[in-house]
Amino acid sequence: MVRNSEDTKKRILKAANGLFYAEGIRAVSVDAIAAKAGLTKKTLYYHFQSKDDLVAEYLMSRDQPNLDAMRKWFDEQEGSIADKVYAIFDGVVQSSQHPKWRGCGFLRTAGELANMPGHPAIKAGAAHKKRFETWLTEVFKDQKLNDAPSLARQVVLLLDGSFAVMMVHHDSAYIEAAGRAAKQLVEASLKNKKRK
Amino acid sequence: MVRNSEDTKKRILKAANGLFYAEGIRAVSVDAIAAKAGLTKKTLYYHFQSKDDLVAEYLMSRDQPNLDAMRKWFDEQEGSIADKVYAIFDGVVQSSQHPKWRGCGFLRTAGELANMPGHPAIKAGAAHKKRFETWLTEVFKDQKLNDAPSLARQVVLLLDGSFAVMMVHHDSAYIEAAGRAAKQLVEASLKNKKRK
DNA sequence: TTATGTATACTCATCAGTGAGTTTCCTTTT
DNA sequence: AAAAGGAAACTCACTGATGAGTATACATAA
Repeated sequence: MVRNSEDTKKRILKAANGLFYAEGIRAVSVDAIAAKAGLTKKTLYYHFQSKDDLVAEYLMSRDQPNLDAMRKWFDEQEGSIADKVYAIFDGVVQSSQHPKWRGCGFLRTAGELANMPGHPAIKAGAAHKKRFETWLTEVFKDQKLNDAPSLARQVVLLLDGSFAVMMVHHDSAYIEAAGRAAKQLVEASLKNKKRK
Repeated sequence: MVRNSEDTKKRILKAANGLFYAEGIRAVSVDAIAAKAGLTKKTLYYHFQSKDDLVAEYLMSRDQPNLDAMRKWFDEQEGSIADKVYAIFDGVVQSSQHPKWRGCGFLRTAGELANMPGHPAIKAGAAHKKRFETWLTEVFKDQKLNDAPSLARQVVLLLDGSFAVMMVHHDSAYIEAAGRAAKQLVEASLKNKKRK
């Protein structure tokens, strides 16, 4: 028995993470999370106010790691910005091969809780997506692309489009197609810049 | 009391439609649907095998109407193909203004049932999305665009990207941005064709 | 009078959340 | 330095509500 608040909370969050991502929010009971974390429901409720609270913390805990993964794929790719943007999509393709992959947890959660606007989990998802878009905008600005915000937004739409389509088709060719479209849009912007 | 099987089934489906779309699949009980349809649960189970069956029929019933709406927006728009494609996104923008709008029911359902691959509702969603992509491919082929399938796929990704992003941001500017990207890609393809 | 359609009233499982009590550990008092 | 007190971290067993699905019986139209 570990009587360590921080550690216990992390254990609960880890269990919640695994179950919520794999099964969905409403499909997972608090009992199941407590069981997976190896403690009782009452203990779970000692650390979290409610299931909704737990859901929100689950998504907040995914913000940084997800962002880091995207940035890593981008940074480690050699070549032009367009190539680096494509590398993000390629990273998603690789991830999607994993049998446990279930798409974007932020989007799936927001979709499931669409009848609860203002739910803290949806806000967490919005914040995460915004952070990604902002980062990408900065990247494009650093390259002196004059339409950086709108270009970043288009790439975001293609990326989230990949996640959406994958939920129905489970065919990574769609992610690659999105990546090529993104690359094409970035290249068009690069060409436009040089013309100035 | 209406003793008309077809009529009763339609009434149940209509009630299911309203509730599933508004609240989500697992958030809606069979009791609630029966109540909204003005009959008992047993009657509902006389007409549908199970809740899963009802979910699948709900989505199948949305296939044609959704497709028709998209085609209407496209057909009624004057101008180039690029303009007509943009009109689809504009149609979604208009729809999204409605307070009852909750995005794409196919995607939200697929996301919620991501832990049940092969669920008939997901297959219904996949079939619907495929039909739309196929239609768009034909449209582009009719215009003698040489990359019709990949162009159609890119537009699909942007459209579903709009639905996905709207779930978190509720900001129709994203749909417009997707529409502009789609238009740009179609225009690039048109230019490429003329060059041949 | 037999098929079809509908209702009442149930089963049993599971849900989110809690009441009441227990163990552990740290601090303060003696 | 030992005992006492109290807060923090935990468990067991429960509540009341609701979930999907059903057994049985009645009604109506052919």
